[in-house]
Amino acid sequence: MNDDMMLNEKAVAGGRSGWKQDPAGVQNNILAVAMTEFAANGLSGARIDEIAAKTHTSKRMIYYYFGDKERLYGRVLEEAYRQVRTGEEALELDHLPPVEALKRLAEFTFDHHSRHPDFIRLVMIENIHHGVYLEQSELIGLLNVGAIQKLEAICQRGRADGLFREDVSPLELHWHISASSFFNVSNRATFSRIFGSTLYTVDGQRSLRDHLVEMVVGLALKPERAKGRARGAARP
Amino acid sequence: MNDDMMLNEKAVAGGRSGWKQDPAGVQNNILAVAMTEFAANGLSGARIDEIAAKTHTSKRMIYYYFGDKERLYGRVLEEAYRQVRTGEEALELDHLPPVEALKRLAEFTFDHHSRHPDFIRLVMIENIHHGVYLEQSELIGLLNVGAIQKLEAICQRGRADGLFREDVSPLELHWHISASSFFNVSNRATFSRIFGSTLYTVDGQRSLRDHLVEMVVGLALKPERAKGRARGAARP
Amino acid sequence: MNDDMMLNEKAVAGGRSGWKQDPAGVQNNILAVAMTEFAANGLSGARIDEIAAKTHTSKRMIYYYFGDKERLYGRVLEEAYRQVRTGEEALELDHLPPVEALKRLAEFTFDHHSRHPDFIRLVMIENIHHGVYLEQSELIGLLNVGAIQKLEAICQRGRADGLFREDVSPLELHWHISASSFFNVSNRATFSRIFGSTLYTVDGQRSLRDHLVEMVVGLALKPERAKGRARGAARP
Amino acid sequence: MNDDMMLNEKAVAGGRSGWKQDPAGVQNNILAVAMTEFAANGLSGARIDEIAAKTHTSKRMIYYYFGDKERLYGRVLEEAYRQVRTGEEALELDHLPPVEALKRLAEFTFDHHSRHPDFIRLVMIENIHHGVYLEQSELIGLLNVGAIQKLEAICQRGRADGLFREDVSPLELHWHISASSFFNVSNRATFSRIFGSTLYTVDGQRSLRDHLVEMVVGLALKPERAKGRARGAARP
DNA sequence: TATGAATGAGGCTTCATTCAT
DNA sequence: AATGAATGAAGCCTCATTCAT
Repeated sequence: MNDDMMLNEKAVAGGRSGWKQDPAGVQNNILAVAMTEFAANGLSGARIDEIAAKTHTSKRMIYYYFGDKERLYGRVLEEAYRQVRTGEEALELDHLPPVEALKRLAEFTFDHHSRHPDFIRLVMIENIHHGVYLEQSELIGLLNVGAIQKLEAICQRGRADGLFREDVSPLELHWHISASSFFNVSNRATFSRIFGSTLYTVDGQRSLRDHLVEMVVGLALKPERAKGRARGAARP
Repeated sequence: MNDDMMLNEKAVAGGRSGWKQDPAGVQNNILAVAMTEFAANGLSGARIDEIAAKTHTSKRMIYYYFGDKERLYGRVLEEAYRQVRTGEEALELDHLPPVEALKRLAEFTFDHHSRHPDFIRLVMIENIHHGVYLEQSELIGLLNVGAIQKLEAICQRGRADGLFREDVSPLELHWHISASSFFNVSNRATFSRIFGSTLYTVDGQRSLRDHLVEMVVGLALKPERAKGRARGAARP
Repeated sequence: MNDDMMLNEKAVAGGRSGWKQDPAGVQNNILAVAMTEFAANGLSGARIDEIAAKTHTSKRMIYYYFGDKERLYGRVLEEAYRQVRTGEEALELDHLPPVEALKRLAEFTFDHHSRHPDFIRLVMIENIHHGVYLEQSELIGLLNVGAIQKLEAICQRGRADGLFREDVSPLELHWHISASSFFNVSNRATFSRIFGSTLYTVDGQRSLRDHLVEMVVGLALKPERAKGRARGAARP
Repeated sequence: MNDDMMLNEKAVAGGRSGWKQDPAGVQNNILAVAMTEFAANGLSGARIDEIAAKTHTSKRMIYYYFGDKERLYGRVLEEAYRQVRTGEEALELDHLPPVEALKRLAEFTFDHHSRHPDFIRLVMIENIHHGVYLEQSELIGLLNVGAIQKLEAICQRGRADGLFREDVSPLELHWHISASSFFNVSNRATFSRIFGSTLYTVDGQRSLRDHLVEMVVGLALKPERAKGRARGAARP
């Protein structure tokens, strides 16, 4: 998918040749395993022993490189944000007209979250912890400065064209897109157990995504521009 | 808010006279304390000793009445659903025209979730656990059968009036309303740390809620009915 | 089988009519259940809660009637000895010639033990506890005075007839008969898991019993009387 | 007696210098202590705290090396079988004529059991548990394949010489020898409390053993060979 | 005579972490 | 850079027993 992923694939799988004397490889291996474990079990639920066992190295190395469990978790959280944000960078929207760009961004976000459930779970876990580990990270602050820039550029163009409302901020649009995209992954277990899994079939997911796009575009556009839009021929 | 809350308040606060030989009181007291602890720390993060210490009874009674930590957590989850679902029942929408009723329901849901952060946290935690404890509960299944009925009634009336689209199901409307209402609470920590807290001010929250209502009504209505609607005079 | 058994059957099964106000019935019921539990799990392995749950009455009554776990165990041990010793009384050997009487007694003992595995298990458990509870019981002392009398009578007659050796005591004969009869039940689990269960089939058991009889008679008889005896036409 | 014993002696007593970083020593020390405790108190009666206290290491190490109480018990059982079976190997019977060899084996077994009361108690305890832990052990299966080979060899020679009966299997002979030898230790407490301890004096034990030998030889031999045999000049 | 509620002590086990080499 | 051995603290849970009615 991207080189981060490849790095982790390699780190998890391990090469035939020796792992010894490869500090970066050992650390990446630990991070990849720890990410899976923390995502699966949470901070208090994850076990250092379990992580170590699934690693190509020993428990001692975890402490050697990361200090303690909480700092390992912090590094995993950073790495997760880094992978996901990196995956977003490839998206190129400048050549599209604002409405199409917005649609494209919303769709991509919905799909991108769907493809990264472990990241979603880590963010859920971090929210359970009131975001204190995220706050301690300088890296995540840096990573996220660019997270909303695409949307700001789209809005700027949309407003310049007289199409977009002035009273709906890029931040709020981002919030609405994120809310649905995140909830779609984060609450799948409880929602589907209570209401069945029709919304989590291929058709159900497409419907949710299309309607999300429709709503977001409807929200961004000025009212007189909105009638009849965003329906029907939305996708080529 | 409702009598469950009052009951728990009493249970937490403790009565004037003897607590002995009051099984229901003891159980409610344990449940109330455990709900706070599980919501704050998760299933593995919560400590039975901590729960017991904040109780008016002893650790031993937790096991006497609830068996073990997981079953206590399961009962807490049930109780949380029960309280929230009970709090929804009071909402009376039948006298309102469909569009107003839908707006009212969306607003209420947004606010209701906002008022029950511990419930939201418990649902987050339960999703981390893949919903296995929710599945084991028969009570939650019963509680949720009515969770979507109000919306179905609204849609039925809206469609009968020729106002609502046929291709947007009540379940999907529920999903969209839930997604925003839930995310608003669940991801407040990470979102505000990354993007600032403007959306979590009073004005920011009102804006999010109003736009949610606008989007949901826009999604529900047929296109020809939608132009210019759901904006402006939405709230008295 | 005998009235003790019938009593216990009744005690375990419980009648349709009320158990209240029947102290003896309640106590017998407790004893019967406790015997099963102690035999199955040992003194430390048995659970008062478990015993109470399988009873027609409550845990409180166990303490009311028996004081504590150890005294209940003591009473169970007594009851077990009483039932088994009572079951032996019916055996009538005086009309048989000494050798036949001895054979009859050995056979009976082998079969009787086989029919009372719970008694065997309780004696095993008591031996694990170095017999301290048995020692505390006055009743068991009384019960066992008659346990060897039949054998003493047989030996007396056998010696008077000039058939039996003088240097093999009735007590030692009893010991040898008991050893095989007891071991047959007590070590069935380990023996059959190690060496297979051929000796625990119907044929295997008959063979063991017949050979036991043969050995015991061979031991009791004077050498010159023994040749060719105890083989072949042993049983009519 | 054998090096296992010596090893354990050393393990129990502790060496002069450092115990740290001696995994095998730590494990043997734990096993030796645990064997004593389990033999004395049974599986549920033994206390991990008590075992740990009598060890040169800590409770934590018990779990480090053995996992939990049941697996420790399983390992103790294996070790007990191993020690006893190892102690039997030294017995050399091939140079003796069959009858003498059989006598020698029976005597040895009687004495060997008598010298290993803890092994007997562990087997009793295991039978109380229906042999489930023995079944889980692969080692014990291996150890016991050779347990009966000496006897089979003797019988083969005895039959080849025309001395031994064909219808008494080596397995059954083993059973009879084991029954008496085992019962002699396992039921000493109850038997001596009920019938006095005359059979557990030095003379009593010799008598039991001699008579056991007599009976077993009598059982193995063909009738026409048996007259007057196995009495009198049996032992030099 | 009877019962459900309550309990203190102690049991087994697990955890993140550090030590010795 | 790396490892298996070791550990103290604390976690969850169970037990026989007693209390209040």
